[in-house]
Amino acid sequence: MADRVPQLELGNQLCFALYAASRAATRAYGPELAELGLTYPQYLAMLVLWETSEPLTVGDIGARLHLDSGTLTPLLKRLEDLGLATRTRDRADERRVLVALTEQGRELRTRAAEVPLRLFQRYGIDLATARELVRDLTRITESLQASTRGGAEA
Amino acid sequence: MADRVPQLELGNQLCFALYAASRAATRAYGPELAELGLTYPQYLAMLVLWETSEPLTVGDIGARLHLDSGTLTPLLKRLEDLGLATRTRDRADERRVLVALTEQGRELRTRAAEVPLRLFQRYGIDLATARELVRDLTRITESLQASTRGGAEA
DNA sequence: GCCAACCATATTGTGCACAATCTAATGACG
DNA sequence: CGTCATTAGATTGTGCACAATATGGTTGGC
Repeated sequence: MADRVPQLELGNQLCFALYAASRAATRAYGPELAELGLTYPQYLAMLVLWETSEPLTVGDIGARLHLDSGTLTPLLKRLEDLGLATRTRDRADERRVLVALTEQGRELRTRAAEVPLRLFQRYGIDLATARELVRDLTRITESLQASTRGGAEA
Repeated sequence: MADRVPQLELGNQLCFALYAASRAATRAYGPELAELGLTYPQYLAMLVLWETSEPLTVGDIGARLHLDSGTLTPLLKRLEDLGLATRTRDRADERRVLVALTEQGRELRTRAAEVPLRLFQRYGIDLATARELVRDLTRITESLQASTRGGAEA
């Protein structure tokens, strides 16, 4: 009964390879980040904030991480509860919410700086391959986004 | 204030490239799969079932997708509600639940067979690159899993 | 000045992921 | 035959993702 349909086999699917690798990476980060009191998506938001240490709007962070307000609003509230960030309405444009690091949030960067290196060693690949992968994956992400936004014109 | 810490920059992080690409792929599959009445993880479970069209235990499917019962139990119940699969206790070992395709579930494979090809065109990469990526990503997944299971021996 | 688009964020609801815990069944062993 | 560690799933609780919608703020056209 198992007539083979090669393009449907799990092992051939790029989407599954991406899905499995992404989840494996998130899981691998888990315990490291738990020591900092962060989840993986929270860590990503902190990465964005650490890059400028200037206040950013929810939209700025979302654009960088490809996440919408439905995901970010509760996540950022948790960062606020943790004392790592503040959320304040922009007085100049009351539609916006400005997210800024607290002193505690800034200080966490020192401890976080060690995490990526420890994780890199677990990937089991060399630096050149990693760089190449980042390049290819970024291209795929952009290509998929362009074709998804573009819609399904016949 | 933004002293650069290169290993913390989003654009350098393989984990983020994976995370963003995986989500972009899932989003790109979304509308295609919605026409079949499936979500992306449900589609993955169907892929596993289509490969053998023999009854599989929840554990079998979980091993293949790297998912645990906490994720699969409700997902498989939804497939059952959709009339695509059945869930029955194994009479030989009452701890197990056997998941089998219904006739409707088997039939869905024909329509699903067209989806991966349409998606591949959106990745914007050639077949050789895709194969190489699948190989590298699978290796990373295995390496991360081995080092995660292995635990944190100093 | 008013209002109709538009914009940024928040809210709601569904469906994953995954850790932790629970329940029930199995099978090894005394 | 009992008991007890092991195993397979289910359940519970937290935290994403994301679609759809709601809310409030801004702005350009008139």
